[in-house]
Amino acid sequence: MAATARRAPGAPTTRDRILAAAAEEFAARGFDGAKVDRIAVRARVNKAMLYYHFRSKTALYQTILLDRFGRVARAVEAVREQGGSPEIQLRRFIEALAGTAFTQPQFPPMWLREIADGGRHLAPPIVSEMGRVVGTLGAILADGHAAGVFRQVNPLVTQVGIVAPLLFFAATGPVRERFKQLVPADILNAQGQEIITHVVAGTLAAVTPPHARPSASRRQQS
Amino acid sequence: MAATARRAPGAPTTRDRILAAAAEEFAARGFDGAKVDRIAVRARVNKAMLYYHFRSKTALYQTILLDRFGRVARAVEAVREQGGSPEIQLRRFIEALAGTAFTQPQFPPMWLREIADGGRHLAPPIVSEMGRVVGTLGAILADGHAAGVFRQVNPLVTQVGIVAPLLFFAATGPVRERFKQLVPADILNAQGQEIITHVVAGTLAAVTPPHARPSASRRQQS
DNA sequence: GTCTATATTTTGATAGAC
DNA sequence: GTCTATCAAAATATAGAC
Repeated sequence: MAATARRAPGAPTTRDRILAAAAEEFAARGFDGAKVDRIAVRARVNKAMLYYHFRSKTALYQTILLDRFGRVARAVEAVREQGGSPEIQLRRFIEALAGTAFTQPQFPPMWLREIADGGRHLAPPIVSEMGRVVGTLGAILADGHAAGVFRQVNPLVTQVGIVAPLLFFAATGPVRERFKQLVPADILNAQGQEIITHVVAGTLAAVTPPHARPSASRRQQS
Repeated sequence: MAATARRAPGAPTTRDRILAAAAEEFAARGFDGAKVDRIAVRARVNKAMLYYHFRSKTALYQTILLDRFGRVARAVEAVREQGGSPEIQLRRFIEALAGTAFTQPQFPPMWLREIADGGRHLAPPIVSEMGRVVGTLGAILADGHAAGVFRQVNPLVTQVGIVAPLLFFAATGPVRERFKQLVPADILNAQGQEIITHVVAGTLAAVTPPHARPSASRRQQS
């Protein structure tokens, strides 16, 4: 044991500090823009320590990606296990995705970058986690179609219609902050809830078959 | 004159070749991932030539960004000049954006990356071009609201709901191609038209006030 | 306008002591 | 597990001839 500084109980381990610092750096700068030196400084360790815990910059990056996509996958699968009508599940699916996007700020930019990169860093286990997300939505849509409440839609198109606005909105937080003086404040102050409402409304409208559109009982005029 | 190779009439200039090569490299790898050497090779010039035409890697990147955002801005402003009802203009706005995204494949990944980067490379003139896009949509929405056919919506939220899915879908082309063996072919074969239809339907539903929802004349049952 | 050769800095990664 | 010192490759940029 000797003179080694002992970690306080409950305090994050060195490995955890590295992971946290790396997530911020990768999210803010992307894989190529992220610098190992900066990650080490942020984590208050030296580079050698970082390479003791992770084989390479790539391995570190993929560890984080896998963790984050795993969380999303678990979040949406929990929605399905919770049951309920297809409409309810679809709504909760969107909310779960939004929840992840807003509570884990590093995730949206990372996802956007991976898309732009053509999946260059997406190792098979990570792709598998993404598949669980799309698969969950596909199952909800299939249920709805079988029950006659959804028309037959392409799950990929629906998925994009849901995920893209949420990621985009969450990721543009910093940009909106940066250019706030150029745009009327009330417009910029759009809250997360507004985009969720928008996506829910848009998605439901796109998957609802014509014969199930809003009924006359809700209409006010001819 | 001497022994200098003369450019064939109509053939792209050296500068143009550099710009084209750089656009591909930046789109595929991002600013930090893009390498000046690779751009030079792709453009069939040497590095010194590249630095003769452009002050720096950053200057080259921003030249391309400004050009691309300028094209989008002109495309959507043309929609507005064309006139028509707010609904028509909104639809054409979406189609114009989609057209740009699909015909200029480098643009969607570049836009996604800039979002993820928090606008680190967005010089004021580029921001100004983006403003023209949002401004155009804002005007269409305001017209519609004044005419009573749209409810009052946050233009930024609507903008995100339109732009994000289109960019995302266009940018995921390569990823979908890459993992085509993991997903049923018919799902992957979603065409651009499907996402446009989805976005149009979703957006119109989100901006349409309750009293103007699909009328009973279109409904088939109680 | 174009090329070769090179300067300079940054960066991912490691050796080896403690 | 942790640190100092350092290597080797890569990458941006430029000098200077033609």
